[in-house]
Amino acid sequence: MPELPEVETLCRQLRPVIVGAEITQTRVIDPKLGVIEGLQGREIRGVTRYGKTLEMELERGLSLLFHFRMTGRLLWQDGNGPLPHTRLVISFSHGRISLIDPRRFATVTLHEKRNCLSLGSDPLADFNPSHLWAIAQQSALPVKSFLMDQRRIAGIGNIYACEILHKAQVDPWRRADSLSYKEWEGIGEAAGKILTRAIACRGASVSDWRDLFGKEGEHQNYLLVYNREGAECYRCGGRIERRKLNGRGTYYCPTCQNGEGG
DNA sequence: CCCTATGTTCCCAA
DNA sequence: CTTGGGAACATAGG
Repeated sequence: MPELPEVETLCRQLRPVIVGAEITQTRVIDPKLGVIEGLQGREIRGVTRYGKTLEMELERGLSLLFHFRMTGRLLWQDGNGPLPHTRLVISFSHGRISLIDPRRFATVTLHEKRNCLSLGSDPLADFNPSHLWAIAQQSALPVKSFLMDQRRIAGIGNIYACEILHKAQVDPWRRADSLSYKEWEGIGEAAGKILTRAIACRGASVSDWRDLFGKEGEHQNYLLVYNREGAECYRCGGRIERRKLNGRGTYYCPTCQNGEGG
């Protein structure tokens, strides 16, 4: 579920709550997560995001990495009992963080050293057109699959890939190496605007997503194409279609996202 | 029963 | 090596 804006939302909400706080207890409820030990008594030094991965940096070079996959999320609680599908609880003196994950695909791993994730550049940090154009010259993938390839660009998933391509007026099936420099400028600009607004909205709650405090995000109210099959395109009035691309539902407007572009 | 699902990985075929 | 398709993982909802 969580793509870049959702994971960034968790990071920003977690920092004021847990940085500087000490873990008092860790409880692994779903054995599928594996063994997670040695956290007790350690202080949280920082919270960082790498693409869709969230890192809690701990004292003495330990680092806890979360990947939420499809339905994972974190919830801060200072009262009440555990919610259904709680898989892990990390407690502090002033409250606790629960990992909630109905489908159980999320992963939590503990690393001793500096982590070595093989991810591409982060769109928020490095989404300039010359870089995009340069790496696209080596790929014959459809541009949507290219944007979602985490080794090339980290953080964009199915929803935001659809949204960015619609805003940039690019057909998702175009080969990445066939786009002009001008089109990559358009994609970079669209990505910046969409991701920034999605973060300001605390993500898109199209189904399970909730922020750290259990609240829905707002970005689902601004979606241009995702989940809008059969509806009117806001730009040209055409009919939004949904087709599969590499097994993923792909929403687009065949009227204003077509042709070779510039 | 059917289909779908914000992700990743692995196997197999061109 | 590259790309695409399908399955797998596990569960809920329409």
